[in-house]
Amino acid sequence: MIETGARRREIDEVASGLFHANGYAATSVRDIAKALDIQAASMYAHVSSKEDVLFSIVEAAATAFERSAAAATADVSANDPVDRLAALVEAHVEVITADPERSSVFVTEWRHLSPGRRDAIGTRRDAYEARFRSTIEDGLAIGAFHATDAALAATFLLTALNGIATWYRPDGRLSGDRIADHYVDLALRALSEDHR
Amino acid sequence: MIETGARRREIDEVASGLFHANGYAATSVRDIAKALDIQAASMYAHVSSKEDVLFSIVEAAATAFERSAAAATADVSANDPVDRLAALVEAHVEVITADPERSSVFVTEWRHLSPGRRDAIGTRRDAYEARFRSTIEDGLAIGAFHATDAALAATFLLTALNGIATWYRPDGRLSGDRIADHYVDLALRALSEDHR
DNA sequence: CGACACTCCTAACGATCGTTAGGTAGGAGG
DNA sequence: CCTCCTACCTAACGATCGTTAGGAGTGTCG
Repeated sequence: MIETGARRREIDEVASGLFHANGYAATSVRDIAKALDIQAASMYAHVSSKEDVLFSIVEAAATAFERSAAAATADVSANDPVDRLAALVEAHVEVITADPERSSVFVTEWRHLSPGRRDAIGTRRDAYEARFRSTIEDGLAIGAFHATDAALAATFLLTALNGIATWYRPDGRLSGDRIADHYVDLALRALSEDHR
Repeated sequence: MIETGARRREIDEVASGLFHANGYAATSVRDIAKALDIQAASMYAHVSSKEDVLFSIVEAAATAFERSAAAATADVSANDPVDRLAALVEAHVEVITADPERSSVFVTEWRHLSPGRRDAIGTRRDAYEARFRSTIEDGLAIGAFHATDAALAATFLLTALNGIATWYRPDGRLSGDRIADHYVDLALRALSEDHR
């Protein structure tokens, strides 16, 4: 019985901001309620536990990353590993800059999920990371990428990308698009054999 | 009156492991005490608050990063920006892999410090990041690095490097040295004009 | 009009939090 | 032997935690 009403979405939105700013464990149900101008007990008309709120946020973020990556690589022009990696990087940056708070909660707070839910998200994270890794492996196979450890290179890239969620500010010096451009360039240069 | 006895150091060590595994806010003083086989109240014979323990860990980590970077760039051969960046990356990876728990607490939990201490650490972090940024700027000035946004490139690199603290395991597939080698390579390729 | 769903309230529950007070056992140094 | 110090103990403090129980107001739909 998952509630999807407007108030329920407001809870996720407000909680994302607080979890992002202070962390899940340091944010109380009363903090979230206060931001919504209601009593803590009233939260339980919409959610069944604090962890449910975290899961809902993390779930939505995971889905956003998956959908964005799938859409970016569905493009027929993304058959070339170099183009595909560029598309993956760009898609990842776009998801983060579109909702940095939700994204940073996804990246940093998922360990506070219950074991079952944590495992489920972990599996999806592994599959997502595998998109990057196998793209790098494909590039290595055709000689487009410089010989390296594909798994390590994927981790290098993804941690750099996820870091954006921790420092990005919508009113900052660089727009999401500019960051995406720069990060695509850095990623391709780090890996390509002749990307100049 | 900062205590520096053996027991005090044990507290930092045990607390680093717990803060790394569960986060500062989700770790209780009783958790730390239990890992030391003493009562929670007995902790206060050695520390004056839970936050003191966090600060002590973060402080030590900050000093380790600063010292390692200073030693790496003191080398006369590090006058070339490319060599200097390589030395900075290698030094950073070494500090992390030498004590990943302390490093990850430094990277992820410092926001739970009191405002004054947080600011002090923030200033030191900024200075440390400036080492990377100015090295990149120096490389740009002599044409050794591909034209890019130096501040953004430094952030890209540092977040990728700090990510190591979150996934590195001493008994993992790759040794700290191997990781350092790969990351130096990825960093120089990402930035250099002709690093092949 | 009546039923129902939605949203929020007050009050309170037991658990756990960081921390303090006050005391004791054991070893070191005079 | 006596004193001091270190390291630990039991007991408890007030605060805050996530959560439940039970009720009330409001709007919608038949």
